[in-house]
This record gives sequence, structure tokens and C-alpha cells, in this order.
Amino acid sequence: MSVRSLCLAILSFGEATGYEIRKESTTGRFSYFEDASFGSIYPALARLETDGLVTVREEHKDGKPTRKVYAITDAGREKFLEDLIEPQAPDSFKSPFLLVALYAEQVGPEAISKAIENRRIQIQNSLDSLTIHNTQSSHAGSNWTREYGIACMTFNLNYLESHAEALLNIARGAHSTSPAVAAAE
Amino acid sequence: MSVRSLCLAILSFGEATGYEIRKESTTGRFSYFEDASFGSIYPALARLETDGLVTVREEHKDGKPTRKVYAITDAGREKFLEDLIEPQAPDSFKSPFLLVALYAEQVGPEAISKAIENRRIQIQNSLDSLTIHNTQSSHAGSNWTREYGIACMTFNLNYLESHAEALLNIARGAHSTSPAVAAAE
DNA sequence: GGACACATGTAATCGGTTACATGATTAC
DNA sequence: GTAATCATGTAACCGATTACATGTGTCC
Repeated sequence: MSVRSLCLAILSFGEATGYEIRKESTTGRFSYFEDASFGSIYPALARLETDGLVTVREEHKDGKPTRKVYAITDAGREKFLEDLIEPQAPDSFKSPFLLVALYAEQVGPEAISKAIENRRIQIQNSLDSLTIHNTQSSHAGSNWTREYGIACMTFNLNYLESHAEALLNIARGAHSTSPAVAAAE
Repeated sequence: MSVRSLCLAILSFGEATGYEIRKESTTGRFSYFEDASFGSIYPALARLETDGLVTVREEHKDGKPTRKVYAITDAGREKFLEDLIEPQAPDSFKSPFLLVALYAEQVGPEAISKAIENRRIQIQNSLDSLTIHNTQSSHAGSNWTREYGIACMTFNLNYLESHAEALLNIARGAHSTSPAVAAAE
């Protein structure tokens, strides 16, 4: 999914500024589709406008910086649905945590312990932002996907907590940190 | 994670050619870390060699194309562990499937039905390649991560199957495909 | 007085993909 | 005979990140 499509996806829920689109993409409902930075969003919006897929309106409020509020057009909606339906790329799960876990014996118990804790906090944060922010909205698709996300993350967290000790033992197994143990071998 | 690190990660399990590294990265144990293409792997290996992090050995077998077998050096191992321990990027789950689901009402029941089926097959395939290929290896880290992957994917598959109907109903709700229903409204 | 949220944009750079170029072997 | 697998590599291109540049309002 490109930043272009991401903008259309977010705008199809309502008007937004570049700044807001970025926030939606890093936290909130769109976090599991794409992360985008300002450097990619602003040029993308500009191009979408010249292509007639979105419109802009400048908002001047006294004392506040000028906002450029974008809105999707009919052509934009059509283009977005096209992109959506065409052959789906497979879902992907990229896990730096599992990579560290794979090398548990090499990195040792301290690093593993830190990695597990980081991962726990990550999942907890995602979970919090999914639960707190809108328990039951009127949009059915949002509810379904949110519940899916919550279910998977909750499972993930429980699994991690109940198997953390096993991973720590693997890390402790080969990589002795204590000189006494090393001497005894 | 860069392709460079990916190569070191795979080579730290044993020698391999560029071709084999690519296979490992798209299927098998390393599939949830990074996908890499030839166009990035070969240059990465060349640079790793000039940096002294890997060594090459050319294998000429009669009738077979020349293979360049790469092996990691001590400096390579060190560098890899360094990269591994330093502040972890968060895990990310990118889901084109959930994106379609979010717009269930717009895309309609046929597209949703197809998307669900695709996703089911995807999960099943990943699950198969994790279970079949090495039930219990001697490497503890591999076992732990494999079991983690299997657990999460199994949960995912079950959840998907038990909530597919609800999603289909959302898709049917707004987007009536039958003219009779449309007329009755 | 400083940090943080709001707000937009550009330029240098980089990492990676795609397509191209080549060629042998094996299985159907 | 043709498709698939093995095998390596380059060049054009592209999309996105990072850092830079600028400025206001608000809260502590």
C-alpha cells in the first residue's frame, strides 16, 4: 500500500489535513496498514490534488497556522475502491522481537529480558489505544477490524507472558553470565 | 532490518549462497523478518565481503552453474549481535486484508468473500510451512519462535473462521447485490 | 524560559524493487 | 519443446526517510 492510497483511505472517512493523516497512520485505526512521514504525505497530497482525486481548502484561523484541509472527490473514491479490490498483497508480520528470540542463546538473558519487556509494553500500548479510544462506534467495518486486532493482540500478550520464562531459560542455558558457573564447567 | 543484517542472520546458521538466502527470506524460518530480492541480496553480500564480515568460496561442479558459497566471519558475528541488541524497532503487522475488511460496506460481499478466502489460504500455507518442515529441531531458539508463530497463526485462523460470517453480513448490509432487495427498500 | 503540539514544506540521500541479461539442468 | 529450478549479476527507477527550514500557541 502506497502513501497515496493511505491518504485516500483516511480521507474517505472525512476531511483531514496532512498533519492529521500522519497521526492517523502512526496511531489509531490505520496503524496496521502503513506508517507514513511528512516527507511522503505532503508530496502525495499535492499529487492527488493535481490528479483530481482530492480537493483542498485553506483554513485561516486568527492566531493559528494555516491549515490545508483535504477532501476526497468521487473520482478519488472510485480509484481507492479499485486499488482495494485488485489482487491483495499478503499480510505480513515483521518481528524484530522474534529475531532476537531466535538468537536467545547468543544474546544472553539480560538482553532477552529487556526485549520481552519492550515487546510487552508495545502490545499493551497498541491494545490500550484500540480499547480506550472508541468502544463501539457506529461504523461496522471499524468495529470488526478493531475487535480482530484486540483479539489477536490479547492472545499475543497472554502467550508472551506464559512463555517468557521458557525463552529466558534458553538464553540462560548457553550464555552464562556468572564467572562461577563458567569456572565450574 | 536491512538486507545486510538479514544475510548475516542467515549465515550465522551456516554457509549459504545468495540464491539460498533469498529462499530462506521468502519462505521458512526468516519469513517474518524481511523479504529480500536478488537485486538487494547480491550487492549486500559483495559489500559484506569487502567489509570482511563474510568470506566467499566458489564451487565449480561439472554441469552445474558456479555457486558462490558465503560464510560468516567472527567480525560478522560480532557486528550482527551488536545490531541485534541495540534498540529494537517495534514489531509491525501490515494487513491488506484488514484494510479491505474496514471498507466491507463499500466493496460488497463478493469481494469480502474472496478476501477472506485468500487470507484463510495464506494463513494455512504459512502454518503448513512452519509445522511440516521441522517439528522439533535441536535449536532451542528456533523451536521457541516457531511455536510462537504457530500459536499466533492458529489463533488467527480460528478467529477468522468464526467471525467471517459477521464480516460478510456487514458487507451485505449496505451493498445489496440483489435488485429485489434494493427495490424493497 | 522551555518543551510540546500544531502546521507545512523541500532536498539530499538511501534502500530496495523491477526489469534486464545470461545460461545450464531436470522433469513433464 | 517447454516450463521450472538453480544460479549470478547490473542498471534504471522509485518511493520513502531523514534532516533541514520556519513559525505560532499553549501549558508547565
